[in-house]
Amino acid sequence: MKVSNKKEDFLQESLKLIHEKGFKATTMRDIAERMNFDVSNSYNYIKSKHEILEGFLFGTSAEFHSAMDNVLSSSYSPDEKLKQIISSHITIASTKPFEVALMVNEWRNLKEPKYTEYIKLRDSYEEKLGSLLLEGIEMGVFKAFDITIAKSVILSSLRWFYDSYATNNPNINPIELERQIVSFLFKGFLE
Amino acid sequence: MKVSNKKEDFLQESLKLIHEKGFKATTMRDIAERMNFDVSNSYNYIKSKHEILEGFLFGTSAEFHSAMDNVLSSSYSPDEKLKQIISSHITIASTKPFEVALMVNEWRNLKEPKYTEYIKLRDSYEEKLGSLLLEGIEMGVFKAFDITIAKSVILSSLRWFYDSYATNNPNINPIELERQIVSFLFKGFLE
DNA sequence: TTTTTATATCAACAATTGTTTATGTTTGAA
DNA sequence: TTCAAACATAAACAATTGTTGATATAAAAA
Repeated sequence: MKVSNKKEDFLQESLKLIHEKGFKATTMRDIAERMNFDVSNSYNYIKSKHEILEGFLFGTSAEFHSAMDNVLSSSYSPDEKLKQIISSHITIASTKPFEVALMVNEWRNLKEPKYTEYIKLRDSYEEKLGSLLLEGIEMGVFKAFDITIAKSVILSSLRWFYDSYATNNPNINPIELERQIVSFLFKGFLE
Repeated sequence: MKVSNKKEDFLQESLKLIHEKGFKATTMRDIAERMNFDVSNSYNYIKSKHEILEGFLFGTSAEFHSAMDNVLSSSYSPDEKLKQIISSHITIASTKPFEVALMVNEWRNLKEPKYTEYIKLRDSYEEKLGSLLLEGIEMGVFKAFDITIAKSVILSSLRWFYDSYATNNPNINPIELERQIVSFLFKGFLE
């Protein structure tokens, strides 16, 4: 069993650099410099620059989908399911903040056909959440809000805290974060 | 009084192109092609490519600050002030969706010292909101939540709907949008 | 030992980029 | 009519980019 893998090192360093400077602004020479070898050597580990981005985006997307699917196929009630989804968002963002940062900021840099493929995954994820909200509304657990607006509000409420884990700031306690966000979304902040 | 201004046309076309392709992916030749003139002619209207981005970002930022300052210095109660802030976000996003899109997606492309300057404006805006939340909590109008988390949840809840106005989609009715978002944030969506 | 496999460098490529310089034309005001 | 401002092009620049090919060495497997 390997203790360290040079390709994995290369990808992790790429990930951090792309997070710091953005995908377009990060050059292959930048990455190679951090790895202390020549640019050309990078191509012993990857086929192209875009392959790096695609790997992370589709990999992390699959994690989100997997978590969502597990929750939806459980026997929890809609509000409990929503709690679970919030929880899995926080778990993924706190353990893989750089990967999530790429999902939030760099997906526009995908090239066709990967771009369209990725959009479809995103839409599919949103639809899954939409179906849960609809179910909750029909069961009288959630208020009868516009599904599209509700979906967007919930997802954007979950799209910011990766940053706290990507920086060296004093991290937000994930447990407390979950408690507060659930409370916010469920009951609002009016006293 | 001028009916049409060529520089303004140039900037608007730049704005749309940057929104479509991203700042880095948009070349000066792309913009010139849309204007049906040569690249070099662009430099009769602007000093540099970055000047375009800076103009829109700082201009729209000033609008947000202005709206925020007017609200804060009014005699409304904290919850009414928050409603006003939400309202002004929707107004700006629905009338200037491309400018807001640039604020959301392209601020990372600013160069120093504009970059740091912009971050300061952003932080200052967040602090203004934070002070309002604190005031509301102390007055017992808002629940005693973590200010940092509350700030982030509120602002990210307001950071998605520009997209509906930037595309040709059937637009979301701004009045109804405001009603739903206020209801969400104030009372949550648990029945 | 022999032979892959992993790791590395050097040199060069074709294309693209933002920007400048020099120069020309059109237009509207004086 | 004169003249300056606005509007336009052609040509070139220096730098940067992702990627390839040829080649070399070190490590691991056979």
